[in-house]
Amino acid sequence: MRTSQFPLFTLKEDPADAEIASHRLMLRAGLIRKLASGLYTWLPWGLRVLHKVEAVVREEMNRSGAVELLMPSVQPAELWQESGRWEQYGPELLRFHDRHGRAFCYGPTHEEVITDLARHELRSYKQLPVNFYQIQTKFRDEVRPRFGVMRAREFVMKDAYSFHLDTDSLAETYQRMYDTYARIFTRLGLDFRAVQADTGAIGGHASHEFHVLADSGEDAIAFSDQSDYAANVELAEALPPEGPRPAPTQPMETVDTPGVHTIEAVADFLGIPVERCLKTLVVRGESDLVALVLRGDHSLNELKAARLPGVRRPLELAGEEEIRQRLGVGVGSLGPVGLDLPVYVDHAAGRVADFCCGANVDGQHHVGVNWGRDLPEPETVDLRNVVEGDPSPDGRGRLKIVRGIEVGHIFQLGTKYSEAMGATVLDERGRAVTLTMGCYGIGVSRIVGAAIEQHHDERGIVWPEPIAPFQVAIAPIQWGKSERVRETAERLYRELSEAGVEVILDDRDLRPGVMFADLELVGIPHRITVGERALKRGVVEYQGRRDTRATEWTVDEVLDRFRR
RNA sequence: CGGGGUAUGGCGCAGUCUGGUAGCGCACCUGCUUUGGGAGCAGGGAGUCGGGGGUUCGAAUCCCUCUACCCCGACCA
Repeated sequence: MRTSQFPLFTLKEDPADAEIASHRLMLRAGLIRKLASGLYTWLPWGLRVLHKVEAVVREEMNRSGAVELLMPSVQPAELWQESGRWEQYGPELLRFHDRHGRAFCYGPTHEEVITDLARHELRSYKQLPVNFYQIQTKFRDEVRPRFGVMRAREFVMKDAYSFHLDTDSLAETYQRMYDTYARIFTRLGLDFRAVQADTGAIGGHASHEFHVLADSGEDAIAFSDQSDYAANVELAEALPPEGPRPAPTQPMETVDTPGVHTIEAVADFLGIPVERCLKTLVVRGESDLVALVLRGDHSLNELKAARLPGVRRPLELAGEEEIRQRLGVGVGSLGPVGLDLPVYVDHAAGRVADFCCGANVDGQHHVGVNWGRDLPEPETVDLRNVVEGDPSPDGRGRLKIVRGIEVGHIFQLGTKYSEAMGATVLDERGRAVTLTMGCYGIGVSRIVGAAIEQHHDERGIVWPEPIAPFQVAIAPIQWGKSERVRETAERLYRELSEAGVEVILDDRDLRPGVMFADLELVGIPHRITVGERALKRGVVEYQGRRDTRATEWTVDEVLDRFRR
């Protein structure tokens, strides 16, 4: 390709509304353009990258034995009503009607459609196991699309669905998908980690997420420094602290804390460390409100809280008004002492002695409070998010916490959809058996953003070679003036192209600085500069994207090097 | 959905408080000169100030209203 024919839409200045590196660079390098919130056009250079990611995914899926098909993105409401998700899914599901008034949705995922296919086409255990996949556009009406292609409303996903006679067969395919995903992300040149995950709205049993490690990631993942334990923080268990609780040393007293509400403010005001202040959160329960008590420096894990008996799912924090009406006190002065609500106490909070907490009277706190003396000994539960340094739940090592971008997620679904939709096959004895399912997703378009998050510098993108839009850029200097430059550049272009190298020739006749800046911004891994200065000595210059200076090679050396 | 913010040539912004009929940088077009790290000079095109309503002799500027977008929190590939 030539830049004159395959135009580069680069931007000299940063777009105002792009916050993170990948979003900024994708706009500046001319990979994408925004059409509306969460909707992006893939420009030619961006599409090349997207296609490369797809190609790797497709190759590895095929290698794993999965079979590609393509389902419609528009789906009839009936299927979703059958699975029960028409009601469950919420406003993220984009719903609409056709001209006949029939209800449809734009597919955010395809369990219903594939299960419908399976119940029609799969008749016998002899057809199992089978794993169908597609690479296709999804739409999820995200509350808050952001970070460009990382959380777009319309995005490209690879989704796969496997069907089995039993859970052993599912476990086998699940493991194969796990290994396949690891191969895919390795081949894409990404630093990633597989972690145990929550099954969320999709439902099912075992589940792993694959995260590309990046500080800008929206997820926190916890892993042990001494074992292979790794889990999404929302799932990681916080073990009860070791050792007994210290003995009380202070009497309980009540102090005035006028206008002091937040835990930090209370700790600061009373001169007590945050870890010795307990905070009381109030959530909605099935009948009454429910109180959750945590150490001041810990944060509530909403998934864990929502699993507690009597707590409403999904978790909803009670409103300020609601609390005042029920308890006669504002949220800033709540505490477990004499609290007239069901109370759950976090393990760590149950091990604090001489603590401070709200007095359930506006503007007052208790200090020197002790469990078992000033209030009943609590039965503690796991309520909080783990923090760095917590013991690993598998008992080996301590947890470290890093941020990740979720690019893949695999689930052992079980029979959630096949049962609701009546998808069965006959087994050896002619009995109808409900299909057991697995599903496996990869955020193909998100990978492009994630790769940039991990691979960029102050000059622009630094593509991992397997997904670079082009491998080699030829940068001729004085293209319009020097016949020798043109001839050499053309020869390199021709011979490299014939050798199957993806090469872009910059024939825009630009000043060198502009050309170099563009080629670095778009992140081409290898650049060959052709200029009179070097040609006089019979050489051209090679510079890798990460190199700080060029080395001189003859044209033949260049050709040898890239022809392999 | 709650909180905060923005909306002015293609992009990035100033002008808004203190109404007087729109400006800067980049990009773009033409010409000349230049050509190894985002060139210089000269000339030029392009906006009616997010939409609607109002106040006023006069509105980008004041008031009302709607919309879009961005950022921070709960969901997900």
